[in-house]
Amino acid sequence: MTEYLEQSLRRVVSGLATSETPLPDDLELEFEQPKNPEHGDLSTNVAMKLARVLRRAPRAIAQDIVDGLQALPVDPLRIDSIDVAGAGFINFRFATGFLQKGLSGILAAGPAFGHSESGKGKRVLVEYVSANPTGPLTVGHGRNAVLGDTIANLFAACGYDVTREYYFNDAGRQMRVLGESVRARYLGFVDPDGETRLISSGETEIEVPASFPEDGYLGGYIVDIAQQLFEQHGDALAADDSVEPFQQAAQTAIFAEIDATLARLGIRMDEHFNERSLYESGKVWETVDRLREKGYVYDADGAVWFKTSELGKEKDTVLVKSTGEPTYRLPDIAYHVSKLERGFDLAVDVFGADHIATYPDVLEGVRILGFDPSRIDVVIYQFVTLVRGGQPVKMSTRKATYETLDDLMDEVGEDVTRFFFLMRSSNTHLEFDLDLAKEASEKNPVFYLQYAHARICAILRKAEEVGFVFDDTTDLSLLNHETESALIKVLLQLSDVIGGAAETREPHRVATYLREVAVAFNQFYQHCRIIGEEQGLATARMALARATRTVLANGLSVLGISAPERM
RNA sequence: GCCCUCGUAGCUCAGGGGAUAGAGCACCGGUUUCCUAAACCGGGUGCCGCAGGUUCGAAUCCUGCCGAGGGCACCA
Repeated sequence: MTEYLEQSLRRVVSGLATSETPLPDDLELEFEQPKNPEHGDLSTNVAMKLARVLRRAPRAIAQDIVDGLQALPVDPLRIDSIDVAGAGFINFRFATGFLQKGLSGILAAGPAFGHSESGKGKRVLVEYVSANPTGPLTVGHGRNAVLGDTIANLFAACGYDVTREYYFNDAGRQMRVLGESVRARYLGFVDPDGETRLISSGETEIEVPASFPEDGYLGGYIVDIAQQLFEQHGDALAADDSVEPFQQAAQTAIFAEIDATLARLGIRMDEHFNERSLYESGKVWETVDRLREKGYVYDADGAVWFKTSELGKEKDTVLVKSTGEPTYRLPDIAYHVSKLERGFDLAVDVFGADHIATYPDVLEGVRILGFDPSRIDVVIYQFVTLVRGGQPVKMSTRKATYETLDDLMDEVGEDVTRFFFLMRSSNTHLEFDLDLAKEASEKNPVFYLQYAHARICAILRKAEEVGFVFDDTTDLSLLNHETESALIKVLLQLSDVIGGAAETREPHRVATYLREVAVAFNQFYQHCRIIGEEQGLATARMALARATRTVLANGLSVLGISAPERM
């Protein structure tokens, strides 16, 4: 609709230009949905924008435009009325025929309704989760995972070829400490009377074997892994000093657990990219050499430095430590170059706010190496606070108070978990109210959406029971109740909402929109009966209910939330 | 000190140049012989953090200040 109006409007507006008052070349014709329904279905502010250029009163310009549009004329099957209002707005009201056509379009498209081809032929890589396998996923990882997964869904709905990638590093210090922690625990099983010591963990102290690393991992899962190794191998692993088998076992076990946690959320990654491969392929050192060729790298104090001070930062940044070991920035640059070299048109990263400082360096590196940094986009999300009884829940990584994503899902369920992570803009701090989340009632926004869907399914079941006949000759023009046309108008916005959410990487727009759909449906449901009305009207309303179910189901599907048929 | 994000109703948050600033929760009241009442309807005196600026028009953009969170390592 907006495309059609834009064409007509552009023709009329270009006729307003005179030699003394030419129109700006970059004049954008904007349409918006007025907040107040009395102002019509679409509105444009061109007349006000042109007032300065044309040196005329906005309302007079608006009137000329309206006259021009009506002289064209504008398709009466799509547009019912065009008015000048307020300071110079031009308001359009849709013809009912347009709404009926849109409604049949929803039913015809079915599960594909709301999807588009706008990203067809483009490949996008969405990198998310990317937690190193050192322990179970936390609530913070949960927001990352759900956000990234839904952004990937949004791209897929827009026709992009999407790859979901998990980046990890099993070669660093973290993983070595993990292996050492497991080994120490294992030795504790081999020699239960061996020496121990106490490590303080928050307010408590935990007893660990003497060989346990100072900054080792204290979680109970480490003990489980060690115990399993002991049961399988006895003391056979104790002879060797190598931590390798312990690290391997831990990594395998933890990855299995992470995959299981993600699977509960309906998340399946396409690729796992190991940072180590960037070393094995020589990409890391190649990146240093290429940056050096470009003149952005120098040696000092035994380390290799990146001249970030020439790129708007206060200080230069170390790429390779004097020990010869790279800092994480270097493989990060190599990794992002690899994303673009693999042929992705767009690479989206999902990062917690604590990583906010790292990516400008990566973008600069990528740019210097000759790639367009606008092909990399970073979504930053702020931290999550769990709230119970009005009090924040302490989430210590060391103390096992309330930290894992699995615990959260056990308490509130998978659908609620996903929805709560998605219902707020990612760049605001998220307050996760456990009391509200657990409440299986009207207060819980997830249930409100799911209930609307289930309710429609109930109507359709009932219709079948009473032997309702769906005939093909549905006369949608019978849908002229206020709540009916309001509902249709909302339903027709799904494509725009999904497209906009994909473009801005803002899944919460879909969540906000689905509530509007459910509200509009409930209002319709309240005023209009379906079963029991005369056949023609009942069939038309049934069509409207089915279209609503389609929109709710498709929207929830993008969010990765189930659309139950009964509740 | 510097950088990023945020500051909107009692609480949690939408809205991010446009017409009278919205929703949920909480609180008060009402609606069911009828397809799911997990619903619907009614009830709001908000310096849109503060002060300037840009604009025909600012909650929205710019600058400064105040407040909250996060980041500023040869840690990841």
